Amino acid sequence: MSYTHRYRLALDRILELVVVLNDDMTRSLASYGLTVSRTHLLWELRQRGPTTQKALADALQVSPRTVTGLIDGLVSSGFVTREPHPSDRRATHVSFTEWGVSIMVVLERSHAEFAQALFASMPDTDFDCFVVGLDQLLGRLREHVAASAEDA
Amino acid sequence: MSYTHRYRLALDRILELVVVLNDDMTRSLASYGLTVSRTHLLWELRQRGPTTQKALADALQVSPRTVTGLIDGLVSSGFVTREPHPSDRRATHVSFTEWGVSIMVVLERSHAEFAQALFASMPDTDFDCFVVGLDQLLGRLREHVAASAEDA
DNA sequence: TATTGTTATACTCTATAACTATA
DNA sequence: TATAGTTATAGAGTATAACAATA
Repeated sequence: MSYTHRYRLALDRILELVVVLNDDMTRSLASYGLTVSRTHLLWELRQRGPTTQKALADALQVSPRTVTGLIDGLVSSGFVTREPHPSDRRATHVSFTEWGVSIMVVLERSHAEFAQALFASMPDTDFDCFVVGLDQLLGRLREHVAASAEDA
Repeated sequence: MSYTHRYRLALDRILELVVVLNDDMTRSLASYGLTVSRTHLLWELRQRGPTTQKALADALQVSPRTVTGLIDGLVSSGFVTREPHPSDRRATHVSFTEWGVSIMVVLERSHAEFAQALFASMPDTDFDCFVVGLDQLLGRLREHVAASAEDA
């Protein structure tokens, strides 16, 4: 079998991985009352600490309007709060509730356990080599995205 | 650095791959007037040949109502047609238009070129080893999904 | 009675544009 | 004049439930 053909099969398997991984995350997060998009926002908030909606919109590369919707949902479900920004009265200060922090801790733990479940049974040499390939792949993909962005 | 830690980093990189790949596909398909979901449907239709909406709903693991919406879009944009089913008057026969087929040919070619761009620069031994890891990963992931499904 | 696909309704994510309050 | 966030509006994907036509 030619490498050209094997490249295509490998890409197909990666796309399958994307689908299965996405479904699994969606289902698993739903059990916490979360969606993938809202969890991305929580993740950013976790990295930065309390911040403005504008900063979150930039970080997630999404419109300010979209952040309004995501935060609306997260406030209703009790993960975060909106408070007046201490120094800029136009802006909103978004912070975790105690409940929100406790869920993030659970998610981080379950993330680590998931990684363990996926890789722990893999022989070390296979894992090392897989990571090398993965890094190369991400590099090529970024080049590809950059090249397509130039065309547009 | 512990393997436990390295597993987490590898998972993070895979999740990053998922995001970048999804964005790239979304952007690239948009230039053909397609979305990811509609393209999944076209892909299934390509594998099976003309078929019913029910069959497509089962294949995509999505509700019949969702297929109605996807086909509505694909009919408006001229990729497929709805015709009476030859033997079952309840059902709809979904087929490609000529235009739809011609776009599928272009997409298949661009898919193969994409695979080439991602992998061709990788040394053969790295590629082979990456594929081994990828297969193991998909296997573990499927086990994980099956196990979570049992809980629910 | 069961199946196919639709209408009705609702929720989420996404966007742009117009607007308010503030800087 | 520029910025932060909202309301208004719209399109896409998803779901369930009720219903029509047909099997």
